[in-house]
Amino acid sequence: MSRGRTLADPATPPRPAQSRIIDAALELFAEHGVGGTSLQMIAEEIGVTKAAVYHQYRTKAEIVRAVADAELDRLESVLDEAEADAAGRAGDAAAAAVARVVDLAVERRRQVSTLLNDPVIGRLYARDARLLGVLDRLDRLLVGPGAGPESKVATAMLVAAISGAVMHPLVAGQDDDTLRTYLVRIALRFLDLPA
Amino acid sequence: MSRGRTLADPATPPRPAQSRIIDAALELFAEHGVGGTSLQMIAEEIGVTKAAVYHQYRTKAEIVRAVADAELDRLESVLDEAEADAAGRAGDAAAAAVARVVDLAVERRRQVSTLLNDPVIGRLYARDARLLGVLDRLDRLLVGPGAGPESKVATAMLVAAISGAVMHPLVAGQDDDTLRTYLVRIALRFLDLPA
DNA sequence: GTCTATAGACCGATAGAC
DNA sequence: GTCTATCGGTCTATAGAC
Repeated sequence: MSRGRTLADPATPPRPAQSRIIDAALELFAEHGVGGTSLQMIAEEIGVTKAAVYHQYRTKAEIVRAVADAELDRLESVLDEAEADAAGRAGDAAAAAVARVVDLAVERRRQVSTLLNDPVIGRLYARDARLLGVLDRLDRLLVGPGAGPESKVATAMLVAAISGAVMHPLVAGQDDDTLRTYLVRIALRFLDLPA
Repeated sequence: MSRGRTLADPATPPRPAQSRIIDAALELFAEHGVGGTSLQMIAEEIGVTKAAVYHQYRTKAEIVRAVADAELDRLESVLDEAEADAAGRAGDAAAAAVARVVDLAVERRRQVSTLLNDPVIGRLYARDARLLGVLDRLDRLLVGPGAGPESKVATAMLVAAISGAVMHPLVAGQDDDTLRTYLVRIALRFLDLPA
């Protein structure tokens, strides 16, 4: 068995090129929108040429997919953590989920909201099974076994409220800690949970 | 005094060309984002050539400004109406404002949310005095004299929730009346007001 | 106020050398 | 995996006729 650089080697990430591309793309999508971001801009951001980017992704649409999928991965990880947090204590699952989702949104203020509301990505994911599955899972975490069609709308609104508020001009001046505290408190009140 | 077509003649609007441009642009911005919308698309939407559009607005940036300003006009009018509605009865101002803002958002589902969250427009208006003034006014209408940093976060969440929900796939199937009713109920819960 | 025509830059995407 | 070079097409914006 060879000892050199392999796919499983943790010291050297398997695909630095691809993750550098999606990191740069995410930043630029958030700044200029998907439609306003060119492959040229992405390539320049990471210091290579367009052709090098095309070596990793065959089309711009594939890059958009990869960026959005990576963000979905983050949301799924956060839900995993929330479930682990509240393992066994059913009542705490909702509070843990709220705290984790708020953390994620505040930590990534600049990227999250624009990405979530971009019309290109919106159309791409409106009927995406994985996104709908993650939202369902969040819905069950928040309202427990009583989840139904109405609570799904409320969950969608809460997600929109949190992700939209972190970039809103009204809260532009707030530091992260203060914003986190307010968001969690208001979200819990919205869900009729004890603060 | 001549009796023909004048600027004040209500039968023939003074500048149909400009309003047709911003109407078309608003629709296309909402569908493809600002960066994904070209002057060619706007011109085709209203059945003229690019040059005709450039005769009205010298740059694309001017069109973006005009579209966003027109939307701000709408929000200001709605706040005017809400204040008139609740004149003298201080407690009703918030409920009137919620109802009016929800009406505006539902009536213009397709346009409002994307426009509000577009990164290009966001950066253009993040520090715009008029926008911040309108949002502060909304904040005071909603929470009265107790407005502070936390209520601003709540107001931001409410605006984001309403504008995000009206375009959300989970809500896309709802008819306008049902959506209005549900949004008002949820909004009042956000604000801790009696339904 | 609308048109045709065009300039010059940039777009997404590909070919082929190293 | 990165490069140079290039394709055909679209972009913003302008010039000038009607």
